[in-house]
Amino acid sequence: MEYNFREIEKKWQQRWVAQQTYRTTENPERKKFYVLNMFPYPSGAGLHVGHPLGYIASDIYARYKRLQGFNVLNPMGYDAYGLPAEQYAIQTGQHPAITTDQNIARYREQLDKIGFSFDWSREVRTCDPKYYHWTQWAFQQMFGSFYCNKCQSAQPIEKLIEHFEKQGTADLDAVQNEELSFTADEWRAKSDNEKQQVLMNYRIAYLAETMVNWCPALGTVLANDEVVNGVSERGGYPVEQKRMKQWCLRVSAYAQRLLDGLETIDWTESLKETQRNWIGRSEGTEMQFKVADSDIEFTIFTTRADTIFGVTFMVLAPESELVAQLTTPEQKAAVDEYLAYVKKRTERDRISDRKVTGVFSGSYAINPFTGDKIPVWISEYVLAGYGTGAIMAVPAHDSRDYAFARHFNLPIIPLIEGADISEESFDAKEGIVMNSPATGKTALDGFSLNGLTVKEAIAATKQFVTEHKLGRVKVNYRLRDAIFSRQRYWGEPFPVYYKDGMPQMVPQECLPLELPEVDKFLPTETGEPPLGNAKKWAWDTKTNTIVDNSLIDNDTVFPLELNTMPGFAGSSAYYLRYMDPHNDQALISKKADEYWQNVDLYVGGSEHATGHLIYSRFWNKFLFDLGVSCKEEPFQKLVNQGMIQGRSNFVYRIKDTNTFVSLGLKDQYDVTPLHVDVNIVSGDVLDIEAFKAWRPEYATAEFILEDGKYICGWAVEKMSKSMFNVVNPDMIVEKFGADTLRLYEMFLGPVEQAKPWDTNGIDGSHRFLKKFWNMFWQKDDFVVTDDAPTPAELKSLHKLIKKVTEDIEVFSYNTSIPAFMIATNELTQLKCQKRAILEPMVVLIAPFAPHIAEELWEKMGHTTSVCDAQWPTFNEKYLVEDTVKMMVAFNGKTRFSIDFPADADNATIEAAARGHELTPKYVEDKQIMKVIIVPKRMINIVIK
RNA sequence: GCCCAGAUGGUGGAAUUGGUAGACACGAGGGACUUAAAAUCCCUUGGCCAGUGAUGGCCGUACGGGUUCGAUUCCCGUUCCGGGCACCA
Repeated sequence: MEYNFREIEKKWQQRWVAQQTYRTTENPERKKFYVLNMFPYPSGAGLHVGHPLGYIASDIYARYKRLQGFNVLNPMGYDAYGLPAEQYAIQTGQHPAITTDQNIARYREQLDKIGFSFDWSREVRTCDPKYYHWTQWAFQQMFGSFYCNKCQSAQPIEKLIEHFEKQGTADLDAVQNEELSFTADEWRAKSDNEKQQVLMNYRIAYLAETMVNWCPALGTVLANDEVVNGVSERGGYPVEQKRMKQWCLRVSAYAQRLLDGLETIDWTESLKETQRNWIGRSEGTEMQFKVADSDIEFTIFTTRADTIFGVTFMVLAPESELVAQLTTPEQKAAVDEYLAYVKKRTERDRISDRKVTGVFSGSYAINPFTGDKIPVWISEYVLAGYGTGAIMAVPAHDSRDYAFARHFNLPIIPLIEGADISEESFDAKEGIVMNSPATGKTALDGFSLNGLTVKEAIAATKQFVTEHKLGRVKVNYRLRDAIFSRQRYWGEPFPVYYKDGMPQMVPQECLPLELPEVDKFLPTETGEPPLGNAKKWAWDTKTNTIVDNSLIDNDTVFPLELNTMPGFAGSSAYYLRYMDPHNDQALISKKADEYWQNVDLYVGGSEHATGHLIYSRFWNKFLFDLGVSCKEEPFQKLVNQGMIQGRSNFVYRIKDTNTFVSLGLKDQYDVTPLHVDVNIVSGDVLDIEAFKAWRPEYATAEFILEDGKYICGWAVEKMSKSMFNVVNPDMIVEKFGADTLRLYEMFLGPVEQAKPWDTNGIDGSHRFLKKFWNMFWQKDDFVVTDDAPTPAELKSLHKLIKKVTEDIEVFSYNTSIPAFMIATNELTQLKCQKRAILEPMVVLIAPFAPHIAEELWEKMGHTTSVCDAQWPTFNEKYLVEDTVKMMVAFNGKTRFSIDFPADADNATIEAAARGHELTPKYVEDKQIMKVIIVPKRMINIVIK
């Protein structure tokens, strides 16, 4: 009987929908398992074969867990806000919602063909008001919270107000933008507006004037993870630094918890490392330096407090407020000129061209340990955003300071015994300290580091600094607060209106605040974000409704926020929403949260390491502090599926002709390689007729063939339209079936590894499924008998159960598929058509190839879905061998093998070896030194 | 520059974590069936050498060392490819 995959797959896909096979409900009786894929952005190009890789891998796991008796949640949805739909809208005027809906419909159609076990009743879309209701809600909660360092959690802002009313800022340990100091009386004396401004300094979602990454080409600001090498991640446009008032999220408050949490989750080491780098914890010392002949004092941050005796100059970041204070009248002209130069330089200039630049401020600082006067310089190599924006320069032991000192001829004092600093600085934190202080000099309180190791010196200095109140020990993080405003249309609107210039929250019960209609998706003529084009975008505080802008009176009707939220807003808590997607009273009910807890297995690309995966961990920790999420980490285990690259094909055109030469002969001509659509190439052989039809300019093409064929060249490249190497899963499904596609994608290699797609190999997977199908048939009759299985058959089956079970647990599907092939071949040869063997086989293959499994399961007389079957367990007793093949090696050199009874003990085997029973010709007169027996594997006889 | 991961046939990749390297699949070559094609099935397929032959020998997991009876696997050094961070003091 022919394996008619088209009919089978269609039938079961329809039946799964009709019978709601994959609908999941909370069931306290059963253990839960939550499998999640990073939801896709539905782009206009549709899915290519690379996209489903992770979905297939997680689907196999989800189905496997279900067969093991778990109540599995395996949802899917769409990250529907995004730039492409908005840019398409700008070009065509078509509303992004329409484009997005169309793209989603197309995605859904493609996904449905692959046979996933998604519970579509839980689908979410980030652009759906019912969904972004809770994105807006979370934002308001962040606005209404501050971060308490003492209790290490977010707390309601009301607690902070209470604290201010009782004791002002005294005894306050909260994360803040700048350190404020006032008494309770002073607080009470403040106006409402002033109080609001003070609170803004502490809120977790706060409005602040900060340096932002401004991308003029995109007309919006970008978060740090959206800027790569000084250009925008999307589009590669230049990015400049600009001071703007923006909403920010106080992610940095969670830096330590984000770091600590990594220890509790099961992610790859490299991904954790990436996040550690991004968080960038560094432990050091903040020290105060006085400015000579002035009352001014400033603070620097250093991880090398031990090098204090080697400081020969100080450096300020050009953007630092100290620059204005410390510049002397004589130096003002030079400094202004330098600042103008720095301002001209974009982020990209700084990265590509690292020349040494700087200017002397005219002021001197006093080394607190020695009283020495040290010149204060200004240079762009010091960053305003990190530490305090000011450093102490130790040219002998920091390569940047070294370059600077050499360039401007500043002194260099070596501090490590024996370190050669004639060519470069000695940056390593090792060696014995000297010159601290230098001979003949004395330091404050006779402090000396001479003779200590660097580690000891760092500790000693920290202690001294703390005791003498010269500064304090400080931990710095590279992780910055996230800029949360975007000057775009297609994003979540902020539920915020402005009264007297201060932001006010739209009442919680009025959420969601729906995105308004606009006639143009571009920024306004006055440079306001696209929402500035909306005519009805004002908040009436009397009626609590959105009203026409013309009614704004700044008394009861106020303008609404014009920015929208960034892409990561909607994707930061979607995994929680899947647990309870239709709840309109809360983001998630307590009951659903407590049942589903967090994601057990999360599958997605590693490109989100410093974006989504940081933000959603932060977001979840915040919700954890609020008591909304019961788990501090959202994703317990994370698997990064590798990208599937394209395999491009090339044809070689002889220069200035329309003649194409085959790969093997191309070196004889002067040729230009051109990409050719991989869909008209099969096994690297070009379909010449299809090629002529492909492009009008090729209609008259001529060919120089080898062996009557045109052979194309190939290369592995990113899968993209412009390389003509996109392979569409629909085409594969049409030609081979979804089960073949699923099997082949897994067979291609380890899920985590990047690998090129090569359609050529797919025949093997398809052939296997045919063989599997044929095991159940004799001609046109379906034959499954109730005969008792033989030991050989049982062995084949149990070997397979063992292998597949172990493989799935560790995501090693690529090695399970050969096991299926081997077992199928063995059983076909044994002509086994016994239910006791074939039934478990069908269950085993169900996660991989669900359609064929369902069909066979039904044919075997079952009335329920194979999804509700039970995963077979293997029995070791069928795997035990009667005899064990032992390899015999002499001095490690393998010679032959001998069968021993399986229960032979090592003493018996060794006796056989020593008794020269193992072919004496290799031993003869030589003496046996040692016999090493590797259990059930090898006898190594060491001879003289 | 720093950190992380990796390198195995013509190709994708296996190898029970120290025990017969190259499973399985693709591709290639040969054969069977067929008027023919498709489909299906069988054999060969890391390199070199010897033999009519079954077969036997040597080399071989990027390169050079080391530990071990035995190394793709562990250690040290080198080269190359990929990823992350990058004037972060």
